[in-house]
Amino acid sequence: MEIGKYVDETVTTWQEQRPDLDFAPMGYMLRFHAMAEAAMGKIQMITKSHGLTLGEFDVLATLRRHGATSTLTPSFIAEVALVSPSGLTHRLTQLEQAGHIIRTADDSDRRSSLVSITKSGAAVADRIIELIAEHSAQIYGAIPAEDLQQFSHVVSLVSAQLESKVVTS
Amino acid sequence: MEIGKYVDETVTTWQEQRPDLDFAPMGYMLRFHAMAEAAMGKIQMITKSHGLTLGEFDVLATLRRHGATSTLTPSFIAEVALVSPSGLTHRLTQLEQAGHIIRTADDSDRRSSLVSITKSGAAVADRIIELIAEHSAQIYGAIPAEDLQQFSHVVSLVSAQLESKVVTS
DNA sequence: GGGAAATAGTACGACATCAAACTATTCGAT
DNA sequence: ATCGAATAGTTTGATGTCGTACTATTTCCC
Repeated sequence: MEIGKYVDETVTTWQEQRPDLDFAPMGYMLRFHAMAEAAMGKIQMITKSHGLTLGEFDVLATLRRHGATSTLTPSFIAEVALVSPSGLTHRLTQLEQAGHIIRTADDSDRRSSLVSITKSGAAVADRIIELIAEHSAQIYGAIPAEDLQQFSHVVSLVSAQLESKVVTS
Repeated sequence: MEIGKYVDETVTTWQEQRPDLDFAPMGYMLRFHAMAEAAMGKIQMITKSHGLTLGEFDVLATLRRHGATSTLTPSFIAEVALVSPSGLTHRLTQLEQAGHIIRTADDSDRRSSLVSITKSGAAVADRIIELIAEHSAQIYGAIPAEDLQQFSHVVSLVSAQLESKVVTS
């Protein structure tokens, strides 16, 4: 169970085998990743209990948060949901079969189509986002505000490093 | 590109549609996850450039860091690599075809088998782990030591919260 | 010691995702 | 105005993972 235990073991055994390398930075990365994955895992359990994959919820949420009766194009959704076009087609098909969205033709551009959220789709999205907000609040509400602020600062430093560096093989 | 941009947009649009909820904690969670994923994405590119998936490398690394000539059972590998038995079988098959491991029978328990790393497997694992260490050092090496300490502290706090909470649907 | 229960690993089916190929439509340059 | 290029979305094939079912072996209990 204990999330960080496997990371500790990984770092120490590697350090024994390769004392010429410093594995402390990798440890930071792995622990941070494990934490983030664990949090998202809980979210995934929430969506799953409502019959949706995380990706499907992401699409439904994109529609919902652009207005309770919004209609968006698949292209737009794919961009903000960071999913491939083919992946989006599958998600839309699933959501349509579940009755959460409707696909209609776009008369002004007949290559495209319009995706609109249904009443049931909006209701599910609203319920899930409430649970996610509650879950997030439970986790991060227990962290002192100044700790969180400092932490966010460090994370932004890390992300700045990430965007500036190129991997050399 | 900018990693956090989509998170900002998600949080602000949700906040407009559901002003009754507080999306700041969710924003932390999404941002942290995006950062962690971005870092692991680079690692994945490293393993991919050596012909391995991240999961396959994880198996190979488990073998390597338990000794340059170690032999482990699939059960043990599956546990520390956090992969399902069927998933491990596939990874082992791939690694065996690539010549990085060898599966031999275990005479003392004929249900089981012994997985040993080959010379080429150890060489690949060593090369990849060097790149990962280097990559991690580039990212986290730029962070002041005291910031890193605070960083670790919050990661452990959040991890503890995650382990104590149960999702209620 | 003999048979039920546990264990080790694999096979099979399902699934979410992606990349590449494909179809239909629109845009744009000449 | 027309035809090549770009765009929107779907289809197809491949991949990595998991859960379940299965086989073979070992352990444990009576």
